[in-house]
Amino acid sequence: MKQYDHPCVAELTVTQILHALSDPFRLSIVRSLAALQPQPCAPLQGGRPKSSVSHHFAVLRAAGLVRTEVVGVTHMNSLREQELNARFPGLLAAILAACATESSATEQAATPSGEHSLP
Amino acid sequence: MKQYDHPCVAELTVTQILHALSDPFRLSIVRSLAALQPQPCAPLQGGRPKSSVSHHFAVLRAAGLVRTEVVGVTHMNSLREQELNARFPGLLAAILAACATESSATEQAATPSGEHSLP
DNA sequence: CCAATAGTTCGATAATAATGGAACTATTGA
DNA sequence: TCAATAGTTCCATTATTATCGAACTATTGG
Repeated sequence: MKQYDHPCVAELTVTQILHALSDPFRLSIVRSLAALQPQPCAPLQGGRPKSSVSHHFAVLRAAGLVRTEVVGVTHMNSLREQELNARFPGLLAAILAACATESSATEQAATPSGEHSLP
Repeated sequence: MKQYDHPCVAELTVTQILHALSDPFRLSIVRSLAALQPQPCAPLQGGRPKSSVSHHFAVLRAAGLVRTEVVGVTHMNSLREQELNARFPGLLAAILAACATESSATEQAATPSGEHSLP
């Protein structure tokens, strides 16, 4: 039963976290996890090859954002919200809120009238 | 009198902002500006060649974080705090707070007993 | 035990970004 | 007008990241 290394909270750095979240795909993973937790990797692939997805998850783990637990044949991912919040209060929340702001603005631009945009 | 292009707030993206701040040098520039505003580039160079500094300022401007005004022979930089906050409330503040947390933790590690660490 | 599933690791290639020297621009003070 | 100052722009080089196929690992169900 292989498990993963997760850095402890004291080791996390702001730049590493910001870098991890500065990639649109990784940010979308984190957003999905914030909405539904835990989740395996598969539903978050978005058409990418598995090796690429695996790489991005590794970056997120190294930054301390995501914890991956091996559960049977799937790897369950969750955000390290409490820990992150203990170390950098409000940081993750502010970033997620900013994403929400941004995407609702885009929706408005793309949906001028009464359409609704949930896919 | 040459001036700079600054993207308008509506154009700013979260990933661009996070990427801009994921570089330690750029983050230190932003931190300095948050403490003292406006400032020319020169005092923030930190021993780097001017072309490099100029590049990093361009990234910060493109991300919408910094505004540069030409004032005589110097270029005065300031944070676009209000605008940024209007677009992504609390984002910049949370990131700056996280930096403060991080650096105070490092100070504690480096200063075990009663020393004080202001240089 | 075998096949299927879910993901990782490796290795090569391509894309992005950082670095720094040299030449250039704009502004001011002498 | 000339020299000095403060940055920028251009360019080449290097370093970091991302991408993706192929081979590999661990776990489970049959």
